[in-house]
Amino acid sequence: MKDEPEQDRCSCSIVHEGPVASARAAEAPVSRLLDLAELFKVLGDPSRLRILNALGAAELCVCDLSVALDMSQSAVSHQLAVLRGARLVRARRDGKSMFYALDDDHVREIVGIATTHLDERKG
Amino acid sequence: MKDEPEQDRCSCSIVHEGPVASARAAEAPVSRLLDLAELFKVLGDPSRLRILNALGAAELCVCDLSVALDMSQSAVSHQLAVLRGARLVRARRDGKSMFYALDDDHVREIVGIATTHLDERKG
DNA sequence: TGAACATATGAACAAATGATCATATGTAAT
DNA sequence: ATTACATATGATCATTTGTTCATATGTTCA
Repeated sequence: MKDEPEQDRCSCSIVHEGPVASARAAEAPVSRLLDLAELFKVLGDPSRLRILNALGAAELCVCDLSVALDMSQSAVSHQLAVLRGARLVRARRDGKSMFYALDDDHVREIVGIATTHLDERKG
Repeated sequence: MKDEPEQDRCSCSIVHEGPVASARAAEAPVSRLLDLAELFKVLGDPSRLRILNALGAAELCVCDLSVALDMSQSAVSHQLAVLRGARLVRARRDGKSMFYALDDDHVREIVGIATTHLDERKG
């Protein structure tokens, strides 16, 4: 993602003007792509996926997650902050504990489809 | 994702045994999580999303993409290699050109749901 | 108020990542 | 074969990322 003048990016002659025009027309807004990439980036980490997976089964506090996933409290907390930033989980305080839960069902859907993709592609 | 003995990961007493047990039971296989994370990681980059988006509109060769997205040929090629590795795009040679296309429709679905998520969460 | 517990956060550091540059591979036409 | 074009790939480097350690914030109870 650099911002340079549009020229000699490629030494070739544009072989297929139609498709290129289509591609340009279909170009999504930059802000939208950045948001999407950010969301996927958040999903693109095993530790965070484990947390999401665990929260898919039950609402859990930081300590629970730490124990269940065998991660340090600090690591869990840091990752929960990231997940919270992406609106993937929501927090609720109850006394000294902070309970986390999936914020909506989109996560399940996305993970479900991604899993299907993996199943079909690999084995 | 560290591999350490399961002990004193957290100084707290396990407040909620039931949920923790559920979480443990629901724990997905590590290999599966790694694959999933890898897939999302690939989707978690604006340049690659732009490429996928463009390919969603039409089959394009490297040069087309380079021009349409104003990226260097090298950058496009590198990212296409990553996308190919994740089985998200497929390549077809025609003469000197290599044509790329989305490998299946899961990408569209995933991006669609993610977009919905963004729409509902942000504005 | 003070002690103990639960969570959050900042600094630091190793590892991973994405772009660029230079160059190699592959294809077609002369 | 040689030249030109299209794409792939290796090396390098600045940036980002995830974990750990240390410490701060917040809550409950004595």
